[in-house]
Amino acid sequence: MVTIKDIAEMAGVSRTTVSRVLNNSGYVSEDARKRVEKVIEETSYAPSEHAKSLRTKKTKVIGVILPTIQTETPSRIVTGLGKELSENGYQILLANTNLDKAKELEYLELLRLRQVDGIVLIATNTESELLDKIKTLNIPVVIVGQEVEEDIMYVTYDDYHAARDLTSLLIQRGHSKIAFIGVDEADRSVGYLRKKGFLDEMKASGLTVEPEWVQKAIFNINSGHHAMENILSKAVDTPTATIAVTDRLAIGAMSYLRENGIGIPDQMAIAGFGASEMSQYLIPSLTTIDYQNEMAGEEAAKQLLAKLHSKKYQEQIILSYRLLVRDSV
Amino acid sequence: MVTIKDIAEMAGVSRTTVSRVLNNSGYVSEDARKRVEKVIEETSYAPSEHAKSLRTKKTKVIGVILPTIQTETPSRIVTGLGKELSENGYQILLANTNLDKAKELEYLELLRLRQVDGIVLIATNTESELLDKIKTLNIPVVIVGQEVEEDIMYVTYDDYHAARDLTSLLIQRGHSKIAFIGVDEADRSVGYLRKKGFLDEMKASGLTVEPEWVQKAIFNINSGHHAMENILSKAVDTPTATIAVTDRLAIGAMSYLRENGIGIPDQMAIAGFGASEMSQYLIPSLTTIDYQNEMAGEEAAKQLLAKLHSKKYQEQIILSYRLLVRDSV
DNA sequence: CCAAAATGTGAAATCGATTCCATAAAAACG
DNA sequence: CGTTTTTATGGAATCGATTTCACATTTTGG
Repeated sequence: MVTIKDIAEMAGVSRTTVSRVLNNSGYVSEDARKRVEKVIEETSYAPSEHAKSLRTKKTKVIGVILPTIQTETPSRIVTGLGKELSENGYQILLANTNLDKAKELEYLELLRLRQVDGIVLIATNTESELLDKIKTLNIPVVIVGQEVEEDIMYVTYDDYHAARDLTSLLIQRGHSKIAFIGVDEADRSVGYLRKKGFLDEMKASGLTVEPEWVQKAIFNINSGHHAMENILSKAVDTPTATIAVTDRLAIGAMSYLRENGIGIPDQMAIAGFGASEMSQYLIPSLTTIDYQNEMAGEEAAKQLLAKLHSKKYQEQIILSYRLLVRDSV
Repeated sequence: MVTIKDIAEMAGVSRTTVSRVLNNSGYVSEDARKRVEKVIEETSYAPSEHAKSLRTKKTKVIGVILPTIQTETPSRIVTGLGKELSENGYQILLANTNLDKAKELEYLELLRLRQVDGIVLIATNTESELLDKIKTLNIPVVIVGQEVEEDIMYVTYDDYHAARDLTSLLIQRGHSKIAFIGVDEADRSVGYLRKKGFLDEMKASGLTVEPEWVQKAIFNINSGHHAMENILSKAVDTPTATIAVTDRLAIGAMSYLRENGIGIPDQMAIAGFGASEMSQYLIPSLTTIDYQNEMAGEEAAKQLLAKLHSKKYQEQIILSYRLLVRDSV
């Protein structure tokens, strides 16, 4: 391997001068600079990142912790992150928890050891153990997808109002009996806020929600299927519309309806969240909320980069959303 | 930051001895070991990866280059990779080309500079420029999804026979006029081999294929939609079945059929490749090929790890597949 | 009991960069 | 012209680990 020492010798200067050329710092004569640059060019030399990191304590690596890479939301966020980061010479060290909550903590520690310059956490919970750990890290962290207390950076979505809007749409379309397929409320954004938006909007419109209409599912298609089955078998008063907190849950619900010959949207309207790619190709196409996840990734990257370069940038970002009204309602 | 020097001082030994404890190497007395371990425990010290890498030339990082993170195949591969690698203490440095072929070369170089221990390339082409670059790297590289010349490691799928089997299934079901939605043949696995399997099986069964039945698409749902439109509008003799080289293309084709009131599978049978999660929830459920991408990722990781530890492991792997026969044929 | 082998330890070199500091030559200034 | 200031350069320390080597002590074996 060719090192800075070799370059220095070949160009007839000291390592210091080579370093100056490399980093564009300090004084260096036009003559010396040219000789060094020529040698660098000829040898296709590139400085060792490790030696650099050891000395400067900067790695140009951002750690990304995500629950799974196999659903669209995190994938889109990572795409957005990747774009913004790579433009600025940063790379992504990936840590996939496979939905194992304990691993979030573990990976935070691992990334600290790797001395990443910053961390993006695509979070599924906001437990205090996690937040405490983040604060002790001494590394800039951005949380994506959850709103947290003031002194941690985050970028999230306006889940509450999205849910209210979606509910409001269904009410406008004449529905008064609306079911809800949610997830565990430990996931504040998806579990708690979307449910709260739904309930508040129902209440605001003077509508009641039967307990059997509200189902708790987990994040997969089958769970949506099962939830819809529960709704229809347990409810005394059958609802005419259902909101599912993710498109995948909505898809599961739709498959149950289809299997049982229940017409969508005539006998049961349905709506989801997330604007999955498939949602527009379903029959009928699915009404859903588009959260612009890629932009969330880009914003998170910008927050982190600003922090790393001691520049100002909004540290708490709540992104807006678009309501995609389609044939399922 | 607490360093090895601090630990040495606190435990009353030299840095050398601490290093010995850390790496379980050389002679170290029970007494000294205990003291060092105690101090390490108390300080929650962890050695700097950069200092280590600088000295040992090992980073415990594997670079992964992929065309996109937003489709299921690469996501599953990365999941498989991640599992196997993290179990062995390796981490993933992600490089997303966003389907920009030039970036594959660029990232190979970047990962070399980062001194990753190995590289996994989820490839969409096998051009000689790429292969040449790989050979000059002096880093173990595994290519996933493409078969390449002998002296490069790869793990891929038996695309050719999968395509023949799928074609054979349609022929058995009584179809003799079968259309094909493919992609550019520069992608040898998806573009060339799947097409060749289809054509060979047709020929072997004495069936002819009209030129209009064979469409070339790109990797997105709309392109499948458009290809099906082409097939039906241009063909003089209308086919009764269509094979699409990805599930997404099949989904696009199905949406066109649906829009035009063409029954599936009665008027047009359809089949895809890849066993996307959605494929089983489509109406009708889609017949497809399951490639077990996660396992491919795991195998690639095993190949790489074996190479890194100078152990023997099969360097060219062609994984089998399962034919999922469902309602769309 | 003495030589050889095994065990235990630390000083110092090393990896490949950056950066502090000293020094010298050239340019600017009064 | 003598004194600052600016420009240019390199020596050496440093970052935090591993590893080579030398040396001392203990154990083993004939």
